[in-house]
Amino acid sequence: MLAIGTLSRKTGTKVQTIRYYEQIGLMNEAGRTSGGQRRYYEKDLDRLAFIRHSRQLGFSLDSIRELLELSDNPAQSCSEADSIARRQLGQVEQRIKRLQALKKELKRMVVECDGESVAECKVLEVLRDHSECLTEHNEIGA
Amino acid sequence: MLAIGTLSRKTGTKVQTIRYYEQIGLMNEAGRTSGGQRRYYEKDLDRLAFIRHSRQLGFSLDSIRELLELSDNPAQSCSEADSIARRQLGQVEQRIKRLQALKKELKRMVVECDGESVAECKVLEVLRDHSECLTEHNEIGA
DNA sequence: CTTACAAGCTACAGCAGATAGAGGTTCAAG
DNA sequence: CTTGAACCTCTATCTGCTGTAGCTTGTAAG
Repeated sequence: MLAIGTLSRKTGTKVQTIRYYEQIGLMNEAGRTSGGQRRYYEKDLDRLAFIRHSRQLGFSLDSIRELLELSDNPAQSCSEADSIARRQLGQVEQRIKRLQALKKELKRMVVECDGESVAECKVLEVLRDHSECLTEHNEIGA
Repeated sequence: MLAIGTLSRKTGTKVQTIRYYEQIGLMNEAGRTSGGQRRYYEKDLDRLAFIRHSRQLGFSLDSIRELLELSDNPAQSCSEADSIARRQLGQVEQRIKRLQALKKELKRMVVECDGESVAECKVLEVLRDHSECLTEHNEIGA
């Protein structure tokens, strides 16, 4: 039986995060000692590792929920898992594209700025006037 | 004098978001009609456009706050604006790198999966066992 | 057996950056 | 004057955690 701190160390997950995963139903409710402390089996450790690894690959908690469900029912076709992964891949590719457009624009801003006073600062000028942009970048953030 | 909906339409910003920007002090408090509705000048429209454009380029609201302050004081050297932009550029480049590692891993997962039952699903297998990964991807999410 | 203290517990607040809804008021055109 | 779109405030919600306060439990040493 493993204490929550052991799971934390072995998976690099904060203790609070593990409790949070339990709270939102991603981790099963752990058994308790007579004093009320959580105790885990190896399979719980595996499940947590699965979750963490999926997070590292950028899957949302909702997607992970689906993937875990699939993983729990080994008889099914894996086409659904495949499509979740493909969707994720598509999103990642989209984000890369957008970030590359941003990178280009930022680079141009920075390169063209010569350290003069703010009044002629290219960085601020570009920010003021979208029409100076060469690439499209309409989505906010990433 | 412009109503909030006009600013909204002209900048592609939700009305609530404009009010939110006012609330957090990014937009100045707008003047009001006798009935209490916000009315804006052209300069407010410019400021909002600046904010939106900066957001599209991935700047945080905090960075935008700094940039706006610099923009409001045209006599200063622009080296600070430049360094904010460079920092942002660095972050974007980092994210691109990480996303490309994720993309590679996801692609491998998806390609190697042949649509058999979940029991042999490559996608799920990789998620279960991090050691199968070829690239490093320790940061969560993006 | 006692004591020390690390590690556990619950409950709640807060982060970014908005977005949505309820329930009510104002503006402007016809 | 009436209609109804647009405005108002206030509060809650989202994602994915993280941090804090204040208390209890488990365990190893003395």
